[in-house]
Amino acid sequence: MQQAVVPDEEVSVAPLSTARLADQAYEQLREMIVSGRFAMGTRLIEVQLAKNFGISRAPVREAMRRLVEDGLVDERPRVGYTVAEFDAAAVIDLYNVRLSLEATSIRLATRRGMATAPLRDLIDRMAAAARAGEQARVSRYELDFHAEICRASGNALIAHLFHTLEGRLLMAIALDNEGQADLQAIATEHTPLIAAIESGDEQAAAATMTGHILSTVKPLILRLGGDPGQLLVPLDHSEPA
Amino acid sequence: MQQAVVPDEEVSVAPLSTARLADQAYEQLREMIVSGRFAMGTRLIEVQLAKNFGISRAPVREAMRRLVEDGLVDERPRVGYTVAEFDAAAVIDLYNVRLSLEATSIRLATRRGMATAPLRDLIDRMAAAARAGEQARVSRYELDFHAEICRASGNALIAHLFHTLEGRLLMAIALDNEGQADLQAIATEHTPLIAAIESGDEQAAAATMTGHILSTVKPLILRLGGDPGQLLVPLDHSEPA
DNA sequence: AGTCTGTCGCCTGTCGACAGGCGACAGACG
DNA sequence: CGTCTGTCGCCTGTCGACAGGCGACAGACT
Repeated sequence: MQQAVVPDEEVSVAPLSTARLADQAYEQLREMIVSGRFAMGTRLIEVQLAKNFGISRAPVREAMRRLVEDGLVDERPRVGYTVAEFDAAAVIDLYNVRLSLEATSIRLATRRGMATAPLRDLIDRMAAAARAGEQARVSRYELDFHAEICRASGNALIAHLFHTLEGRLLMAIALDNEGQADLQAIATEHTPLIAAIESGDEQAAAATMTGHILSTVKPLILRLGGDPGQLLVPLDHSEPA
Repeated sequence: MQQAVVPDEEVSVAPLSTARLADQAYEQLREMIVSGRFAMGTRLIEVQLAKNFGISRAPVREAMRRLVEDGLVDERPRVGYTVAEFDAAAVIDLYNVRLSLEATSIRLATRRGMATAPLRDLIDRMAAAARAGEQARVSRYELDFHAEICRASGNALIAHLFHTLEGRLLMAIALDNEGQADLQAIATEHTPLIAAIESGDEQAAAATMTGHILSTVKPLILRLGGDPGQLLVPLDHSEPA
């Protein structure tokens, strides 16, 4: 017979899934879309999805609303929903926003002297996933890395917006899935960011960040037939050392 | 008897309101919130709102979802919705995001050589509204001015994000409603932006924009008891000429 | 053959009703 | 008197059903 432990002190308990059907539907649909299980342009029909999930249309509808907001689903009123299309131009738009947001994000985090231990931990996980060849896990940890900096910036709005962009970022990365296999490099490329944050030099940290982002997205845009010259570098560091 | 005109060529017809109840509820609630008709922290109860609007809960619910996304309403799952709280810290967060997004926005618009005629028109409207002392209209045209630049940037994501931020911006401005009455100045302050765009110098345009935004928000933050030193200036132009 | 028009079916938009969780209040106990 | 516990009411989360708009197809007309 197992003995229940009843501590006197408060104990932080896992959030134990909100269990809202709408949340679950959102998570699952999001996963299906960014993993490429639904081809771009595929029609998403509320009734079908509801039947597949074994739930009613209401929570599905709410999930769709959020996916539209995330840019993963296109909506035509009175007509229906389709999986969003994604091309080189969209990637450029996305990364121009990302460049400017993350430059600000790391500047704030650096200014506040954020703790870098969680970042080191994420790099370790990235490296481990890379050794295992699990690209999806590498991508997720990489986004977690950047999200952690956003959180540490102390700017809740930036953190929220980055979360909103994560879906689009995953789709952009997925566009490239048969592309590069240099997973190891991804992990190592994040180390300079930690050093930059610890240096306390905001401008340098921002330059490191923009250089890092540019180096990962330029090849992608080239492979998609886009023009990397349309990428905008915040700050005056057009070419990071 | 009026004769119907049936042109051979395609004619762009006004979108004639989508007439979705959810859209109307969203617009009305948004207006009520940003105009300060609901005090911050006020509970918003779906059933009551639905009854007041004379509609069912479904469209109200969808409107609430969007307001939450816009940051105008806070949600606590299984508990309810409240009108979002807004303080100096929130304004600083908001404007740090705005500074970085709009710097990028005007750089892109300048690079593409956007037409400035619509901007001049909006300045005229601003001035007219200012003469009439209608602060709300001034604010709206001002946001339209910036939104127009976002659209002209050619980056659909920036335009979308700016639209998302507009509600928060209106709330921030509303915080200050008993404050400054220098409405005329608002209109004239926008003229240098047009010149900067026409100059074709991206960096200069961005610097003008950040300077413009800073000059409007710094007094507001001071009045709210915040520290303007927490504002981040993109690019290296800490102090615009 | 091409174009216009009328019809049909599918899917969204909306509705009212039920179930369940959370907070508030009141009562019991130390 | 303070704290804990049980109860109650309100509001959200979810459900199934109906109405109406939009697109696709087929037929008629030029």
